[in-house]
Amino acid sequence: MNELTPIEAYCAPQLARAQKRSRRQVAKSLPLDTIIEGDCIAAMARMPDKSVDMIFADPPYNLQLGGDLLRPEGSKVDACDDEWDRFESFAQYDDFTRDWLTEARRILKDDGSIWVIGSYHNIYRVGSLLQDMGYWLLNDIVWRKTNPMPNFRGTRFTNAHETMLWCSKSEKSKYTFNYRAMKALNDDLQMRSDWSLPICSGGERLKNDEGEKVHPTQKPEGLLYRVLLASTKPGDVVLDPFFGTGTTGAVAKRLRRRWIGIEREEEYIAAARERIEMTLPLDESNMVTMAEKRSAPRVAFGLLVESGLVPAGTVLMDAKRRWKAVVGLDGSVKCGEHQGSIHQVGKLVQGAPSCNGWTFWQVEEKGELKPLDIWRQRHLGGL
Amino acid sequence: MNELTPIEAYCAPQLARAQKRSRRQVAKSLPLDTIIEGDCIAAMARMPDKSVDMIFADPPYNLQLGGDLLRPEGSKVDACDDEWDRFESFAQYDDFTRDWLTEARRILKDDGSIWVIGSYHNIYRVGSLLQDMGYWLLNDIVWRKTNPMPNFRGTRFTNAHETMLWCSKSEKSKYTFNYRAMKALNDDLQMRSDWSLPICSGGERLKNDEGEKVHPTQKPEGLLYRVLLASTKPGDVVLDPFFGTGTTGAVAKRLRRRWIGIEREEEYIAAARERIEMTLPLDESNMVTMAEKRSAPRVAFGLLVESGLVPAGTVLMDAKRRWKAVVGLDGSVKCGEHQGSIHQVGKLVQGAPSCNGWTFWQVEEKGELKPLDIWRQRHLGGL
DNA sequence: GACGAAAGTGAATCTTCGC
DNA sequence: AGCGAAGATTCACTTTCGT
Repeated sequence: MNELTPIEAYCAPQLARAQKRSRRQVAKSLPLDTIIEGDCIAAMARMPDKSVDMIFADPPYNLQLGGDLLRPEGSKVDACDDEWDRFESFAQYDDFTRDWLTEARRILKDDGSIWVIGSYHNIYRVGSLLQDMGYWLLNDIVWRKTNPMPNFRGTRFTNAHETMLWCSKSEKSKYTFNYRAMKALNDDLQMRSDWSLPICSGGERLKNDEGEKVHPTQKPEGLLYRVLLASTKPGDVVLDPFFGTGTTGAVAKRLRRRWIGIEREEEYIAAARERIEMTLPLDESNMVTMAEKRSAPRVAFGLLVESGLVPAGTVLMDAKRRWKAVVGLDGSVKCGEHQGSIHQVGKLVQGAPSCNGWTFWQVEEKGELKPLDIWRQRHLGGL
Repeated sequence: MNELTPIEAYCAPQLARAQKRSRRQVAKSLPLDTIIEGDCIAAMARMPDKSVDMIFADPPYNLQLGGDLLRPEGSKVDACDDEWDRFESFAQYDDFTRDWLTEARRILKDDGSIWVIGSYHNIYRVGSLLQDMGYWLLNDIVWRKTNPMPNFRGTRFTNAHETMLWCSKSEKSKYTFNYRAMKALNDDLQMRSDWSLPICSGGERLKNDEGEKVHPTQKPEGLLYRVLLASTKPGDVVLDPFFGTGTTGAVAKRLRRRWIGIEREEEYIAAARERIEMTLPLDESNMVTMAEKRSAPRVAFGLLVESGLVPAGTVLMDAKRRWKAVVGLDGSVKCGEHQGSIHQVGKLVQGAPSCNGWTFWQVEEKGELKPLDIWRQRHLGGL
């Protein structure tokens, strides 16, 4: 039998209600881990408000370079070359974009986030509309292709990147960003806004029986791996309204996220189903990532004094032994005329705007100075 | 007698012809090689139709900054909070942008081109408006900063790039693109749409008598060097409507292009005048400052995990099988209570001052232990 | 003067919780 | 809602200072 902490006991009744409510609302209307066949605007319209944690969208890039521009209802726009018609095309692309982003916004949770990938043909339309609609741009991420197609005619720079826009639903959203995991993935340096990754080719690229590629713009799994690891938690619901051959679904399944795909083309759907069927989720024991310190429970310094881990009378010093402070019975510390919390006193003696007492103050152990934070870790480990 | 570099040799025949043509046509109406003091919209309004060959614009970014930002050690970030970067809304910023782009379009020659640089705060507004107005997007160029400011709070990806949009006046324009010069500049490989360059600092960064930077956002000359070399011919007229401290003018003079700058702030104008005065044209100038850093992105261990080459869950051992560690989703590894990068954990388990995880950790393959470095080599080979 | 340690800095939409 | 306190957080350079 499990012991409940006071906080857990307090929350338990609400938790049960919320889970039941959540299951009731969502289970019947959210088709988890499946592909919905049809137009994404219509399909999203059938989904409940604020029900998905993250959206990854790879919409048609559109426009003048031979790619078809499709109206929301699916008919094809005739390509025209004169200026008036070009304006018409942009306007129609904008309408289409506004429509699907509106549904996406409605079904996205308030603390959810959205990614949209595109090239220079469409990404400036998308970015501008995202901002107009109240989405809050967090980063624009450059996917730097290590092996792009050259510009055969030598008329421009080799178009060697695509752009992803990452937005929270609003400025105040508490979006998910797994900072430590991203830092770990990049050899202990902050992950930057430019990512170098090869395009999808070789064994990863889906081919049909004739050896032709099934989808013209299949994205590499490495890209989605990073996107999902950065901005979702295990179990989160990820929606891809332009599912194609299901890269988002395959990586989501591998990383134990839930996924929903929407796709119109039967051929893509069939390929995606087979692909995801064959994908295995990672073993739960291998789902380890660097934990965010922010989500660890707070520990009051007084608790360590109370438990005897850092007894009253212990002498604290900063790393350079410029200041010494003594721990009081109540977890306050005293340094000369300053008295207060470890943070307060650290701040005052330095004359700094703020101070994290856990890392500022050190205790001598076997002749070595070690930050107080070590004792906090021991305390957390002992719980 | 001077030896000509390949780039100079390429440009030489055009030089004489272009300079002669340029002097004849333009000299009487355009204030060449000077700075116009005042608002750029009003100043452009006084210039004749179709009179400049290229426009480089570094408009306000509309950063929308909040309060102060402190570094971890407590010092304050010197933010770009100048009055000229404050706009009330996206709509107001769009109006401003549309207004200056309209004048720019009028005075640009039909076969001319325009560059606009920005960050995610403004570039999607600018790109969308450029397209709406009939400009034809040729490339979006990513300036990948080799030494960006970190994200001090760990809240997002490090914002490590800015974007330049390069447009011709219309789809049918015969714009200038010096393909071979760009290829020569890039070790005989096609120049890509992503450029790695350091930010402007050191001796190149203009300081006032108090040692403060004169302009908050001075661009590196290396950036303008590429822009001008790619899209103008010697003798061409280059306009910079947001001249600042005159990087465009300095590089234009060095590359023997004609230039016009428009700037409102007297302090910037004075600094720009002095700077350009001191700049020498091509032959005599010291080309060393143009050296570009072509820092090849290092291989992070996380990349091997992401790509599936060393999947999460893989067991690592040291050569004598004293320690075992397991690879996590984010490329962190875990060995007992230690978790972190391959280097960190290798260091901790040995109690050593440092450790090269690539050679310390081994993976068993066909009964044999092989150092991780082998997988790094395989990855590099596969790129 | 040479060398190493320490301080300074760059277009930045940069926290969260409880009262 | 606004406030105060707790607590989390940096990379690649250049310049300055001390020995």
